[in-house]
Amino acid sequence: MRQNYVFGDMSDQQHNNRQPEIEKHRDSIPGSYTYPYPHPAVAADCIIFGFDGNSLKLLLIERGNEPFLGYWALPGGFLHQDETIDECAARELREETNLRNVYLEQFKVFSNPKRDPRERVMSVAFIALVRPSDFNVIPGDDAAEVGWFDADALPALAFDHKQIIVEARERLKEILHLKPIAFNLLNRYFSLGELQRVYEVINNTTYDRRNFTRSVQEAGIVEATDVKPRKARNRPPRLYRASQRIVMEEEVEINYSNSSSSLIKDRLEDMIVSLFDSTDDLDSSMPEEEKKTTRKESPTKGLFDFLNRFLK
Amino acid sequence: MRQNYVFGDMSDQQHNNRQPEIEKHRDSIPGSYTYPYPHPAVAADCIIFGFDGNSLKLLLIERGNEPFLGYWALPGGFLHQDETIDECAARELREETNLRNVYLEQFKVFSNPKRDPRERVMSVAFIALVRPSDFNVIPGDDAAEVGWFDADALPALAFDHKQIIVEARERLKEILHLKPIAFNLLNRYFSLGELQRVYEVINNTTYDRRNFTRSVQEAGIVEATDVKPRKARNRPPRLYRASQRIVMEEEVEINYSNSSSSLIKDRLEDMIVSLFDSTDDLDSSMPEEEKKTTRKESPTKGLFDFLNRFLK
DNA sequence: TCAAAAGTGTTGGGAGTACACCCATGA
DNA sequence: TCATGGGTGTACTCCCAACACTTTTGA
Repeated sequence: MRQNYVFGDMSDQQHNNRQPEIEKHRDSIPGSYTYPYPHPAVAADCIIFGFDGNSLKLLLIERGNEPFLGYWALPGGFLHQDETIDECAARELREETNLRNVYLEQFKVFSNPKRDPRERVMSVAFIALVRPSDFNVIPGDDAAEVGWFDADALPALAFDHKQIIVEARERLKEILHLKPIAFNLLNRYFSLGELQRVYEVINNTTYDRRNFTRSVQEAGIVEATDVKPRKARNRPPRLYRASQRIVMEEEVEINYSNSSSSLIKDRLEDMIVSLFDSTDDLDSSMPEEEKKTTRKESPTKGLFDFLNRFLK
Repeated sequence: MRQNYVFGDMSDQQHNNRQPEIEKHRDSIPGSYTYPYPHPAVAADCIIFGFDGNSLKLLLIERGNEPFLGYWALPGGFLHQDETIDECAARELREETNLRNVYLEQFKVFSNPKRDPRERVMSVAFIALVRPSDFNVIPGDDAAEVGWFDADALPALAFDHKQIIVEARERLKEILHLKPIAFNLLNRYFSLGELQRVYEVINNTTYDRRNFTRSVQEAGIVEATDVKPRKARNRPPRLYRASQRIVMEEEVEINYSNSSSSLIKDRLEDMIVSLFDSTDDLDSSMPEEEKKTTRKESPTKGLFDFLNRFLK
């Protein structure tokens, strides 16, 4: 008893396809690939977190194809034949949003057989952390519209992406207690106030400024610098950078054919000194409703205990 | 330009196949499944941790097929069409080792295109925690030989399973600092000494007994019981159980057609009272080399700080 | 001169460490 | 009776939370 199952209508193999199909699979020849047992399609989706100084932001892409046409979705796309899923996530990030050198970490597999109405698509979700200097996102080949949304005020989402985001935020909080990753939401040079706000937003609490400052400095995860901040309308803060001993690899290594732009970007970022200079054009169309969630002040105790483990 | 790629020699679609091929895919019809783009095969592999009172153990299966015939491997198998990857892991665990009701958690995707010489196989790795009362593992349909190995003295492993295990042990340590899961390596009723040893082995350190006891009790994660331990050759300890408020769901819900045996097993486990009664037949053929890794005593401070977050 | 954020030190209390002796059991 | 692990209390230390005023800048 033999049967043939052929999936014909998969022209939108990329989630957000506005280009001819052939463009989407430069490395693989469209044709027919046959297996004795059913195989799922596998995609990588990125939950891209940003921080604008006040609240957590998410980068989403508007879908230009059915299903879920017009809905917003996580950037992502299908696994190629010769790459790991981590490389796939980094590549899709680059292709759809022009982001590179971002912190990227595997997070969870979503594999409900019915999560994509077209055929079975398994999604490997990644958490990505983006610096304010990266906020000038240029929509890539595959992307229709790109937008930053307040993580607490998301639009209608495609597929099961709402659920994925909820779990990603939980996981982000976890990671913050395991690794010094908060820096990846800040520019190279940042003030302690900015760092504190990242911790406050993710952990949904507040900290005493003096105690937080002391905790951070005694933990030895920051180094003071002489970099001068841009003119602000109040007393300019001293700028710090992440201590060298805790800097983590920030990107899955891929041989980009044209990685020069990445280098240029790095130089540029060094010149953008904190205070979220580049966030001005961040989509802040969200109503500025004061979300007084009455967060209680928390002890800073234990905030950096993980360092003992992390530093071996 | 159309091409056909057909993978013919995949009779060992299960990693450990000693049964006719048809047996392995009861739910899917062998035939030919065709897609316009290449899809990887997807498998779930389980890193099954046990604890025998002294050291961390791993459950492995001896391969009965090429490639890697005779090597030991992680239990696992291919994803079926109508199940999530989590259900797949639970099913494979049951089919290959007869284990059910074990703590099971997704951990990481391993997707090197060359990790399986036959065709591209992506592995979703799961961490499983097994109670001593589960140590009487009955090899299931698919398994050739099943064996417990000291986590520090593993045999030659198939595929990239060595690497997977290394990362799993790191992740296990992490999880221990995020959730109260140590209980899943102990029977329902356990002494505080046993609990302490689990923490010591996973964190590779030692704790002051009095301080550890106090930390655990003040954290409110255990409840004293009146259950009497089996006769030991020294003063019998008081037995505790995990406090109800921290008991986590321990199994991916699946509609087992014959789940009655699972219930019987639960009842049985209630009668086996701690002190690792059932570990006598655990494969302890490992040379009892005293691994005096000279672990230093650690403070218990912060061991249970995660509870604040965990309990919302 | 006012508003808004940055910078800075001390003290009291409580949590956590260090530590030693007795108990219960089986051999 | 001996060896082995279980059970228990306290004092002292140090870390952490709590807390307020001054400084710098732009408007």
